[in-house]
Amino acid sequence: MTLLEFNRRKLRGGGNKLTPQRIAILKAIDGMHSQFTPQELYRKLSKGNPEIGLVTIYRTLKLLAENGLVCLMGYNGRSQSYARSPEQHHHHLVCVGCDRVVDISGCGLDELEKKVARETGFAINGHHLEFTGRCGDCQAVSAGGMS
Amino acid sequence: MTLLEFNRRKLRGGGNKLTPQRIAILKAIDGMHSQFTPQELYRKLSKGNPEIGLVTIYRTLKLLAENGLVCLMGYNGRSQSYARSPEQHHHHLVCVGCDRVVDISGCGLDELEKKVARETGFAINGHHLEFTGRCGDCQAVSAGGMS
DNA sequence: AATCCAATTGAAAAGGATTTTCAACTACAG
DNA sequence: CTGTAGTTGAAAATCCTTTTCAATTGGATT
Repeated sequence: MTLLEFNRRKLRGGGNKLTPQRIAILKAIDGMHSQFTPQELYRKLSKGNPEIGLVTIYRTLKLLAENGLVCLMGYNGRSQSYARSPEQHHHHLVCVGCDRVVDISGCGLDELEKKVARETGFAINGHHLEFTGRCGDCQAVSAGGMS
Repeated sequence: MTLLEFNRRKLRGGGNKLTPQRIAILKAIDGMHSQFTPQELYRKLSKGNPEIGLVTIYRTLKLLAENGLVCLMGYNGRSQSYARSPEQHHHHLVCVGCDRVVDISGCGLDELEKKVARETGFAINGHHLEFTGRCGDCQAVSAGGMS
């Protein structure tokens, strides 16, 4: 899916090429279920694919983010962190135990947004919402005691 | 207010000292109405107070953030940005025109939070919400044409 | 299939931000 | 007033990220 999606966008937009490095990166991201930093992705990719430079990871993530294929989530300690992203407006639910990221669609923020606009005089054009908590698995681990 | 607040916390918690540098930083932050980076604060402080090192700014902001006196807002381009923070749970409304930060109290997110918890099985323990838009002043400027 | 050009790549260097180190200094409790 | 733990600032050390640049390559065009 992701590969196809990329292809489609590539054809539409600028003349981006589908290189082996980019394919490897896209595949790796497809297998990600939590947020990740460029460095983490690099480590993961270096195992099976010694021919990808860290610079390329940075560049590709930037490109993918510009095309909406990944989300720049913010900063994880010192470095940027990204997550896969669906096509539409959505929010994130991040597990503090395992860093897993779950997408939440359909946000009920319209009313709140209107209220805030009315009270502050702002012309609101966007919002960012993120929930944090422990996912089912991590709750189970906590409950069951230590390993 | 802020100074007293700091004093109070200092007495409570760890043995933090109230140095001239910290007082100057607290005063400067009190005068801030938008978010700021450590570097910006440094520049501002360097004018009247040549005796404050950038390192101290970093250290103090970190300390203040740990004590809830400022909020680490995220990253502004390449660097951390902070904002003053009130005592209670709140959210931010950031103006994309002038970077002004307005606090929003009373968030109506409880219901949404419950719904998300129900649907995902997460034990939600927090959230972060931020609106962006143009404040009244910036709307006026845009509407009135260029200067 | 051969050619060509713009996009891409990776290594090294550059650029920044932030933190650490460490000796000198100082707030403040006793 | 004194002692001490906390603080400071300069420089060095770390990291993360971007830029530079020559070499390579995808893929559109012959």
